[in-house]
Amino acid sequence: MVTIKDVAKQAQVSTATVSYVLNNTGQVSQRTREHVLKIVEELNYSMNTIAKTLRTSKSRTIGVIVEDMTVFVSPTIVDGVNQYVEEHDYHIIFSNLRLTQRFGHNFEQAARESRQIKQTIGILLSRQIDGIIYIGEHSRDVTDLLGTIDRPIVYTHCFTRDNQDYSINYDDYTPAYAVGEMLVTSGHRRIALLSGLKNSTPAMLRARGFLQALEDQGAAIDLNMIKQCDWEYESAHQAAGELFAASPRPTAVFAMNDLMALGVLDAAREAGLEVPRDVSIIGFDNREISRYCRPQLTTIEPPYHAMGEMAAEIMLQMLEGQQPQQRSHTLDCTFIPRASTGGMQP
Amino acid sequence: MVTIKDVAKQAQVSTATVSYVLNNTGQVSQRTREHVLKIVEELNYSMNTIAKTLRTSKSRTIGVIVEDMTVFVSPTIVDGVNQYVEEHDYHIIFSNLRLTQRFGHNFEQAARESRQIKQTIGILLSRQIDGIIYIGEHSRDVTDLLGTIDRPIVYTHCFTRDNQDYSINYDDYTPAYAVGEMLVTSGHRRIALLSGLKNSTPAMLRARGFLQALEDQGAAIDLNMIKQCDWEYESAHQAAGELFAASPRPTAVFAMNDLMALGVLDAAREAGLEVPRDVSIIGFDNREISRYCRPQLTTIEPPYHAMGEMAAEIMLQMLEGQQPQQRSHTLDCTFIPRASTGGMQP
DNA sequence: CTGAAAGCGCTTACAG
DNA sequence: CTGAAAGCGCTTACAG
Repeated sequence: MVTIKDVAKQAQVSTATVSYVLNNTGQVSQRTREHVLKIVEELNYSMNTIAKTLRTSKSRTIGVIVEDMTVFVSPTIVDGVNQYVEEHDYHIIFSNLRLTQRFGHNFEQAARESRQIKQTIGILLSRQIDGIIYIGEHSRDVTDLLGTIDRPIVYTHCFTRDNQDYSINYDDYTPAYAVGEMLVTSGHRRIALLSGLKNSTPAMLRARGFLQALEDQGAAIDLNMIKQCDWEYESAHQAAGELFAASPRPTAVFAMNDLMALGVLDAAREAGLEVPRDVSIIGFDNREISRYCRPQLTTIEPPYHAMGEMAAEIMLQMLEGQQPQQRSHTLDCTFIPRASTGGMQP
Repeated sequence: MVTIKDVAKQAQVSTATVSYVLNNTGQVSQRTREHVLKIVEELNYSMNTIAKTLRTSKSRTIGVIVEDMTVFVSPTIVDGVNQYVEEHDYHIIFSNLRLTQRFGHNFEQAARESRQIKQTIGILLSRQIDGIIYIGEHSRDVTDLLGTIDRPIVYTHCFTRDNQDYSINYDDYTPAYAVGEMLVTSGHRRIALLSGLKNSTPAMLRARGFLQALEDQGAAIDLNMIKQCDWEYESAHQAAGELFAASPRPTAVFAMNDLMALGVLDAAREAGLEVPRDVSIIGFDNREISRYCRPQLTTIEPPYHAMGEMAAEIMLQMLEGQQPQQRSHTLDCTFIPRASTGGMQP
C-alpha cells in the first residue's frame, strides 16, 4: 500500500506538504502542487480514509438504520439517501433491523427489543459514523427507541414526540382530502372508506382529510360506509363484500392502501359490479400491483425517494454545523389517476 | 470519548492489558480481567473501531455494490448478505450504482461507464473494506467490469467468464425443465413459450430446459409457439394475442417472467379464454403481483435471500483465509403452484 | 511557502 | 502475567 510518506519521499517534500496538496489546504506553490500531484498519479496513491478519520474524527459516513429492508418503501428511501450523500462525497454504512421478519407487526414487542436497536447503534457509533438516519417501516412514533445519542439523527417515515427531532414524512391529510373532494365533485354521494388499523397515524390523518372533504362539500357522511380494516387484502375484501351486498351500496370506495383496494376490486367483481362504471375505487401507495391489476388502480404515490434525499440533506446540513430551522418536514404525495375511477352517470 | 487509555489509568494497568482483556488475547489473570471489565463497564467504554482498523488493517467491513437498489431482486439479496454478515460481526458499507436509472437497460453503455464503477470501488477500498460483494441487476457476464482488485470479490446475480471468480446464481434450467415436464404430463400438447431478450443468459437457459423437457416427453415442438419478447408486459401481451388468435391456439403458455405472464393473462381475457380452464399460464420470479392478479399466477421463485447469504458466507470464508473449492454456485428455485394452471380436460 | 513533530486510539512483538 | 514503546497513515498547529 502506497502512503503519503512514499509520495513525500518520492516528491522530495514533507508529508505535510503532500497532505496540504491533497486536501487543498495550506499555502502550496503552484509548482510544488503540480509536482506532488504528478507523483501521486505515478505511484497510483490512494488515500487511507480510515487514517484520516482517526485523525480528524470525521468519517464522512452516515449510519443508515432501516427497520426492514424488504418492506416496499425501504429500497426507494435508501436509494434517495444514498444518491444524495454520494453526490456530496459521503458514504453509507448500513444496518437492517429486520423488525418485521423478527417480530411481525407486533411493534410493542419490537419496542421492548429496543435493546437490540441500541446495540446496533453502538456498533455503528464505534465505527465513527457522523450521524444516523433512521428509516421507519411505517410512519409512527419512535420516541425513545434509539436512546440518547450525541450525534445528529434524522428520522424518516417515522417521527418522535413533539418534534423533538428532525423528521421527514409525507402529508397524509391533503391527498386524502383531495380524494374525498374529487369523488364528491364527480358526482358520488355514497362513498365508502376502508381504513387501516385505527392506532396508526396515517390511518387517522387520511380519515380526517377524507371526511373533512366530504363535510366541506356538503356530502352526507354515512357511518355504515366507514369500515375498519387492517391494511391487508383480506380484511378489505370482506368489508367491501358487505358494503356491496347492502342497499344502497356505495358508488365509490377509498381504500387506504393498494392492497386493500385490490380486495375491493375483487369484491366488486364477485358482486357483479363493473369498475369504474358501477363503482370507483381508489388506493394509496402506488405499488407495482396498482399498475398491473385490471382495471388499473387510481392511487396516490408517496414521495419516498424525495424523503430519503431530504433526510440526507438535513443530515449534511447539521454536519456542516448548521441548525436547520424546521424540525418536521412533510412532503407532498402525487395523485395517480388511472382507470379505476370515473364520474357518476347523471 | 472514553478511550482505552482512560480505562487503563482508572484500572491502574497498562493499555496493553486492557487491549488483551478486550480482545481475549494474551495471558491475563482472572483477577485483572474482571477488574478491567468492571472499569470498562463503569466508564461505559466503547471501542473505536476506526483506530483498530488502522492498526490491524482489518475493518470487518464488506463493500456491497448493487447495480440498482430499486430493482425488485436487490433488497432481498442485500437483506441476505446483511443478515449473514451481521451474525458474524461484520458490517456492510453500501454503494448503489443506480445503473438502470442512469442508463436504462442499455448495458453496453453502462459497461463503458465502468469508469464510474471503478471510482466507486476506489472509494470503498480507501475505506479499507475487506472484500466486495457485487450484486447484479440481472444475471449476466460482468467480466472486467470491476477491474483488478487485490481483495476478495464475490459476484451474485451475475458472473464472470470461465468462472474466474466466485459467483452465486440460481439454476434457470431445472425449473424451466420442470415446467415443461409438468405441462406435458398434465395433458397439454400445444404449449407456447414467451422468451425474454435472446441475448440474455437466463432466457437461453430457461428455453433450453423447457424445450428439453418437451422433447424428453415426446411432445412436438411447434416453432410458431415460441415467441421472442423483451421481458416487458406489452411485448408478451401482443405475442399472446397473436397466439390466441391462431388456430389451433396453445392450451398452455410459459412466460419467462411474471410481468410477461400478466400480459398473457390479459390477452387471454381479451380473447374470451378462461384461465386455467381454457389455457394455463406460468410465470417466473414470484413477484408480488403474481399473488394479487386473478387468477393467481403459478410461478417460480428464485432464492434471492439465500443467494445473498451464500455470497456473504463465501466471502467470510475467504476472509478467514480459506480457499473455497467451488467457484460457481447455483441455488435451486422453488415452484409456486397457484390457480393459473390446471390439467387438460380429457 | 515548507518541514519537523505530535498525536488520533488502538495492537503487538518484546522484555521482564 | 504485565508494561513500555513503536507504529498503523494521516492532519495540523507551530516555527522558520
